[in-house]
Amino acid sequence: MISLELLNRAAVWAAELTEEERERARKGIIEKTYGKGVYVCHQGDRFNAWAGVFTGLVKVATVSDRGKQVSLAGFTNGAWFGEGSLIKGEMRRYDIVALRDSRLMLMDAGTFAWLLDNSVGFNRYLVRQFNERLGQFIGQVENDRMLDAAGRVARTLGSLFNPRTNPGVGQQLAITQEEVGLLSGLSRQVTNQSLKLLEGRGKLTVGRGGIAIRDWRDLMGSNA
DNA sequence: GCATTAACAGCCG
DNA sequence: CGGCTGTTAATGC
Repeated sequence: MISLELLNRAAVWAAELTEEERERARKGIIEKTYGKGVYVCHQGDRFNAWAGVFTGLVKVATVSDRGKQVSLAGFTNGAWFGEGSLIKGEMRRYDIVALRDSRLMLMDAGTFAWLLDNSVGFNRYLVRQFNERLGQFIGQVENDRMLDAAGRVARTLGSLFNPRTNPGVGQQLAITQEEVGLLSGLSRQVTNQSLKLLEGRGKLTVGRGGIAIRDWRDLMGSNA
């Protein structure tokens, strides 16, 4: 169980719930800290929780058939994820790894199901979330087929800095260039070159172990 | 051409 | 020292 104050800070959707629903939600959530590099859950686990990032950065990843690391998505401050497996009652299809020290909120499956059945506000939030994700998914396909390396890196960062899916993200994020590469589907070297290029265009600033952006929409290209 | 892997030196905490 | 970064060389589609 977490405090009402923490719930309000960690979950934008809390504001859309009734007082009773909020109370129910906070009782069904625990806070857990994960160190850098620690697995939150492994592929094939029955991880019975809906998760929110309070602070930190986690990625959804898997290993290709030839043993290569592939990162699929990153989540940072304010992002809630994992409803897919929860709704379908499936085992986790991917690994979830903390890329740096992260404080997560874990809502148990029973509470999630209750909110889904009883809270209009909660459902509104989920629909918006699905809609946003679908847009990003379609953008990813375009990403793979049409964009050059710098475009892909820009898109990847645009998604990471998207305040609609990561409401607590700021203008700066602690992430290594190697991880940006893994998320972009590019090697570290090309990622480095692309970041320099984007920096030259004034779209972002690269620092050691972190990247600062000016406007996430600017990174997403035409359809944000 | 453009991206990948390998390798290495420099830098910073 | 160990992890991250910036660069270059060799190789591949």
